[in-house]
Parts: sequence; C-alpha cells; structure tokens
Amino acid sequence: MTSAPRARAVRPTLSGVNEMPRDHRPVKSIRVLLAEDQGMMRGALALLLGMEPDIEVVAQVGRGDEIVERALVARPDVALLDIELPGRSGLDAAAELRDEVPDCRVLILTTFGRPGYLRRAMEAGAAGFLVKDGPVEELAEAVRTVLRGETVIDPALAAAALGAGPNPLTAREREALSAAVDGATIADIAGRLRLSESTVRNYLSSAIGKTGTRNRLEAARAARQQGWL
Amino acid sequence: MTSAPRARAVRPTLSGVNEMPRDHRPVKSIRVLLAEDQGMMRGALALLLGMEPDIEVVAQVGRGDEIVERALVARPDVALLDIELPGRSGLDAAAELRDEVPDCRVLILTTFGRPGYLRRAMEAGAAGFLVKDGPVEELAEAVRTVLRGETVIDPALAAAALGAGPNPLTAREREALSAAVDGATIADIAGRLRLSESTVRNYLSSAIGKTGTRNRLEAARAARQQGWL
DNA sequence: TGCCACCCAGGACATTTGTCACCGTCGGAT
DNA sequence: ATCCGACGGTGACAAATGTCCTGGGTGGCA
Repeated sequence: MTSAPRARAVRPTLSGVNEMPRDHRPVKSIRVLLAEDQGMMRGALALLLGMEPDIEVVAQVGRGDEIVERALVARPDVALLDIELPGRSGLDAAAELRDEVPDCRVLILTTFGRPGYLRRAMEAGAAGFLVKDGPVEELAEAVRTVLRGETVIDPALAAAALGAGPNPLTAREREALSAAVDGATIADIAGRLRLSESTVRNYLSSAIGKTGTRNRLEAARAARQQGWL
Repeated sequence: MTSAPRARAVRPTLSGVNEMPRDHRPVKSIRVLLAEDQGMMRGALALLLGMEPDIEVVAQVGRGDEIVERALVARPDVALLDIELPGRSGLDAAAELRDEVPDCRVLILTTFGRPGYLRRAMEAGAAGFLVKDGPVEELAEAVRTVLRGETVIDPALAAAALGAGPNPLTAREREALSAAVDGATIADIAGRLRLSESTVRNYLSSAIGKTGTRNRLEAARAARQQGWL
C-alpha cells in the first residue's frame, strides 16, 4: 500500500553507476548488509536478494555487535537489520550507523510489529520498518524504496504506533521489569541492579500500576508487547 | 507404511534443463508441503526449494491445523513442519500425518533444538529434525535424505536428547505450568482448568520441585527449555 | 489382593510479593 | 526561588504464593 508497484527500470540516480545489465554479469547497483541471527533465514534472504538483478548482498552478520564494524568496511547502501540480535540490539546499531555511516539507509526487519519498536526505530533514524510476515516480494521492493529516500512503513502499524502513547516507564522501571522476566526473585533483581529490595519493589509496583496489570509478569509481558522493554 | 515413495520419473542429473517433458516445465520428482507461520520465512524457503531441479513445493500453510487437510489433497512426499504454529503444534500434526498420509515423510524444522522436542518428534514418527540455524544448503539435502528413507538429526542434539531423561511432569502439571507462563494468577489457572486453587498450587509446587527451581516462572522456563511444555 | 501413580481437594504455615505512606537527594524547568 | 519528577530508601500491612500434611478416588499392574 505504501509504494505503488514500481516499474522494473533500474535506478539511474545515486551512486552514479550507469547500468542496464548487458553482459554475463549484471551490474549490481544496490549494496546490502544483512543482519539476522537465524542462520537459515539469513541465508535464504541473502540468496533471494542476490537473485534480484540490481541488488548485491555485500555483508552478512549474525550478531548485533558486528553490524557497525562490518558496515564501515563493506559500505552498504542499505542495512537490513533484525531487532532482536545477540550482542546488541539492531535499534542501537541503527542509531550508531546514522552517525558512523550516514550514507547507509537502515531498514528494520523484525518478527513482531510492536508499536514501541517502530517508534524507537524512527527515533534511531531508520528509513523503513518491515515485519517478517507479509510476502517476500515486499523485501526487495522495500530496499529500493528506502534507497530512493522514501520511507516504508506498514500503515496499520503506523496507526497503532501513533495511537499508543510514548513509553511511560522510567529507565529504572524498565530495568527492574526486564530483570524480572525470567523468574528472578526480588532479591535477585536487587542484587543485579545494586538496589535495596524495597526500592525494587517500589519500581515494580509503579510499573504494574502504569501498565494496568496485576503482577510483574503481566506487566513485563504488557511492556514487551508494546515494545517498551 | 513403507510403500516405495512413488517411483516418479527420473532423477535429474544436474542443473540441466534438457529434461523438459512436453510442456516447458522441468521434471520435479519430490513434492514438498511447507508449514511455517512466518510469512517471509515461508516464502523464502518455498522459493529456495523450488529452485532445486528436483523439488517442487506443492503446498504452503501458515497454520498447524491446516497441515493434514492440505496434505490429504496435495499428497506430498515430504512435509516440512515448524513446531510452534498457530492452531496446532507441528508435532501433533506429524503424528496424525503418520496415520492419514503414511507415504509422507515428516521433516521437523524448528527454531530451538530442545531435547524434548526432538524426543517428541521421533515419537511422532518424524524422519528428520533440523534447526533453523545452520546453513540453508542443509535443507534441500535433508529433504532428499529423508525421502531415501534415512534419518537426519544433528548429532550434538541427539546426544543432548539422550542425556536428558524423559519428561517427569504429569499431564496436569504441564497444563498448570503452561497456563502460568503469561502471568496468570492461581485463581485464573484454577478457573481455566476447572480445578480448586488448592489443587493448582499443589501441581505447581510439584512441578517446581521436579524442575529444581524456585517459583513457577523459573519452572515454566526450565520446562519449556527442555521441551517439556 | 496390595501397591503405586496419578488425580483432586482442604488446611496450616512461612515466605514472597504488591501497596501505600513517608522520608530524603538531585537536576531541570518555570 | 519554587516546583516537579526521577531516584533511592524504610516500614507497615494485606494479598498472593509455595510448602507440607492430610485425606479420598481411580486405574494399572504384579
């Protein structure tokens, strides 16, 4: 819905490459970095993108903390980033990419379309936000769209993100909630955060109130659901 | 249950396109059903498998409760099933496939290599068990392997599955634990399971003891980790 | 037949958790 | 200068949770 079905013509602008594949090797004008932790997904996406006549996957990483360093070397035009990655969040990496490799457009590709994720992606300077549902055909087209300088977002998701207000949780409340998800006890959280147990309980209670839930588990799930984590 | 898998046509030698029957389509000897909930993953895998000269994806489903009905119509040689699917578990569907479509070999493709998953997959009559890490190249080869009647399992995972004993939780303990994961209170669980609160507490306490954990959250996570859920 | 595991339930009890009131400090905004 | 919010903490209290013990019913198995 976002972008009209585009004519198949190759993009003449930007890097100034004259293309039109004429010989054996077609000209690949769009350089893509792909960050995705699931090996099979990563490989499949890389192969698919590589089949497009105008797209070349110049780097693949499986960890979030490898994104920036690889981007500095590979100099991609578009970085296709998952959010939940080992080592570092794709959103954090996106923010640093904006400073370190400003010519590189960021396209977030994530499993869940959480409103808070979209909001944070935009704040991190992302040019697009795709969910892993939806057809594969979207993908290559989205890459071309962001390269043109346009923004690609699922309209329904955009509406949801606007409808839900911003994150009401303070930094400490987020930390306490995050530390509580895996069944940790109050004493555990207090130890991990170097806080008094009373303080932890107060933060959790506050988070429970703000999320309108009944206990820290529901609060954590609700917050995660919103992308507030 | 061992009727020869449909001696269909010849084995295509290489990527040669010379064996076109009469219409302009290459011979496809292996019919595959693909069950995977993530749209992009499903599409990517379907395209990749379809590029293999000897593999044809004859059905794609995104829900677990559509697997059997589609298999009855499409008559695939191999069913490639994710485990965690909406509507119905891929493991359940595998068990029913063994009875309803006995000629169809089941290849489980899952995100996490939990020992209990592997065990249950084998009990459900699966011919193979792949994790979504690992390279994409594994996939097509695994499809061919199971069709030959062989079994494909990651050796390290097989060892882990044998090391860990069988599921020590009773049916009710599993249900109580499953109902507890999303922050439900004892009263909620009791209502959902039509049990007394006392009984629920006893089951949860028992599950906590068997998993060697400190509360129901840790117990649920530990059980899920083992594939006991 | 007894034994055993599972199912279901209740009561007593200690611990954990959640709520509330209140106390300070600090930094930024008005 | 004052207000406000986030931060960190204490103490008291009620509710929820986890543990242990008791009991009864069922069905499979030796």
